Amino acid sequence: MEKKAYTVTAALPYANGPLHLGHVAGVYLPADIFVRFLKLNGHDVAFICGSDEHGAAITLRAKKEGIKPQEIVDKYHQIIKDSFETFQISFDIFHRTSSALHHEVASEFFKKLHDKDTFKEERSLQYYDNDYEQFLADRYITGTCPKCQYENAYGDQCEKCGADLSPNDLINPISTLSGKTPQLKETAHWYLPMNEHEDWLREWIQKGSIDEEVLHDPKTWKNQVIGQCMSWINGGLRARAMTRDLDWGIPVPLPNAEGKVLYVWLDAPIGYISATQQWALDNGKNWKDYWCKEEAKDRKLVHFIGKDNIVFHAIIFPILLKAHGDFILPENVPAYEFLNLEGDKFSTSRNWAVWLHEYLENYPTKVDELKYVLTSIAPENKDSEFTWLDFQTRINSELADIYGNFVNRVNVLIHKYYEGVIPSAHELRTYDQKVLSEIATIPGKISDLLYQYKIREAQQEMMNLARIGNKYLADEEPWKVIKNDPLRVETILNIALQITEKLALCSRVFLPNTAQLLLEILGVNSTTWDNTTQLISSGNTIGTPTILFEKITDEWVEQEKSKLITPPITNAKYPVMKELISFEDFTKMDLRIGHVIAADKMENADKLLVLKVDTGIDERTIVSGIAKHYDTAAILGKKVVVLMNLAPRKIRGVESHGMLLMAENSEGELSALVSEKDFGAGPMIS
RNA sequence: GGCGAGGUAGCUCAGUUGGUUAGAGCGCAGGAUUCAUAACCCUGAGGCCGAGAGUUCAAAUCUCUCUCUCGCUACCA
Repeated sequence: MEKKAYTVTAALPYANGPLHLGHVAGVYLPADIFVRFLKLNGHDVAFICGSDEHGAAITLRAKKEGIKPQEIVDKYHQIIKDSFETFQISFDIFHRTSSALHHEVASEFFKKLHDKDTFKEERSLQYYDNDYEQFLADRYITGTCPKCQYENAYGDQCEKCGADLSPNDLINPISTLSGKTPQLKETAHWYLPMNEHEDWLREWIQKGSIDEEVLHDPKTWKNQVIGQCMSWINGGLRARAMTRDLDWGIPVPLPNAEGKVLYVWLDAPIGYISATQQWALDNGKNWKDYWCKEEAKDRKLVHFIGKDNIVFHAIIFPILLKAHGDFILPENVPAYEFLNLEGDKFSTSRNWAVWLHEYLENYPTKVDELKYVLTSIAPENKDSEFTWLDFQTRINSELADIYGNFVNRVNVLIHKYYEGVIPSAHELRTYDQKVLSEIATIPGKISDLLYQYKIREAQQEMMNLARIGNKYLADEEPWKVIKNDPLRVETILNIALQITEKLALCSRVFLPNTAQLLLEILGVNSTTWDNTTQLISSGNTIGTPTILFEKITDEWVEQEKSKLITPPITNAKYPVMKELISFEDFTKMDLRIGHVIAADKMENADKLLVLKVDTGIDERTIVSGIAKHYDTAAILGKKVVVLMNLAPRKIRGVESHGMLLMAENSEGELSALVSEKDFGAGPMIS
């Protein structure tokens, strides 16, 4: 029986920070379990991953820390790679997008698409930094957010109000390179006209076919994935720029494209392909067997991802693959939801996280324990939550009490009665046969579930083996029977060992270390998933009993929780001081006390208030992005600090003349600056 | 603001095409037991299935409105 071959990818982690448990639970662990299972079950699988090392966020960070992007990327690539290895995620290769091979592959890919007229070149005006002689990527421009007046909004997004911006929206744009005002200059970029692909995408997403050729069953895709894709398609796809002005990344392989690189979202998924090529080179394989239509016709391509990059894997990358022409399309894109931590979102910037590499450093022997917990709470259909208390409970009262304890009691009994020699089974009773046939169905159940990406339930089935075992012992009571029917006890314990054996075999997917240890104790070896015959043989001696899982103490839980409650003090709480300015610069600002005499909510806006302010010299309208923090009643009547001579700006159709000054804490809360003494409206501030 | 996905026992989650008293694990209470990591086994209590309205003989399941959470996105379905 020929089994389908698979190419499985896991989302490339971005190399500007270490991995936390959210990443692991929502992508890498499910993918690893799936792949371990496929390999045991006789499928030919390539499991591909690597670090994503380009993009503006890395260059910005490098600049901030005064080092080269390559240094950042090298550092985190190593940390991530090491923690995957220690955590035993079984990638066939963990590659990187800054490698020479990837540059070559991605350039070729882009060139081929360009030759096939997949892209449209468009000219537009973009900000250019004269001092540094380069066009500025969105994130290299800061300025005042037109929506909330936040002064350090980036060209692509305001981090305070969350608004997505384009650089031309910013008031008073500043280049982060030179600190000067950039100039608009004409430039060219290559766009992917996604709208031209709507028809086949619609059929492909909804029916799983292209030109009526069936490629996959859409029923096996998650609601969230299909829903979001259809939302995009029905909304009308727009052209998206596939190139960026940046000096870090893969240079656009065309003439007259100096200073331009491939958009990181074009570059990264090609990383799956280049990584496969590297792996093929290292292992004497032909990479085309894993990706190309001709050679990999019946192979299934599966992308494990988090829900935040559904559209890239289910729309944009498939468009690129199809446009290129040589490649197969994904058979499924299992997207996982997010894991929360102790009631809050994981956050790298707030350091609200459990870092994988730190966990592994502190508890190097507790790999399977963490895998068990994360699998139990894998965010398959909705966001789920990790707490240390839950971690403790799951390990203590499930892994240790049910699984570990069962294995231990069987071992102890066999050593006690037979000095570790496996006894033979004699006459089987109905109950024995019932138990044996029940455990025989479990590998099949697990495999059905795993093919549907239901890893939580699959792991539950593994645990059921231990439950069946515990119940079997309780029902048969060998410690009583031994007194008057020793022969019967041999049968009972033989069957108990068969249950243990099944448990060990099924554990290979979820708890690889434990499984290996257990199989060694049993003296059993198997390279296939489902064994119809038993592997233990009577007469052999099993290893000495060991405690498989120690209990997690309350102190552990307290210690880990306290690490979260008092995050390490970093100076990253507030941004570093801005560049020095002269006194003349300061005096350019016209600041006065204004009296808020009217306040209304802006319609169709979450964050905007339309204020009427008496400034002593006039009454003016100011649109202020403070509605999240001040309702109209709270701001009305306040004497506030007003920046008077800010260039007027239309915000949602209302012209705003100036802005209110606000203090903002690290949580993003706003507090209006008010005059301590009531001088009325109008006093100048200096 | 728009779109998508969620809101089910104290906790973490299942609930197939609408159909008998809504499920599991953990936690909790009571009982039984001692081979075992105070473990295991049995029994039980606990849910107006986010709120409201509608369709239907029948709705956690379909429709509408509202609300909260997460994600995507932004003068736009």
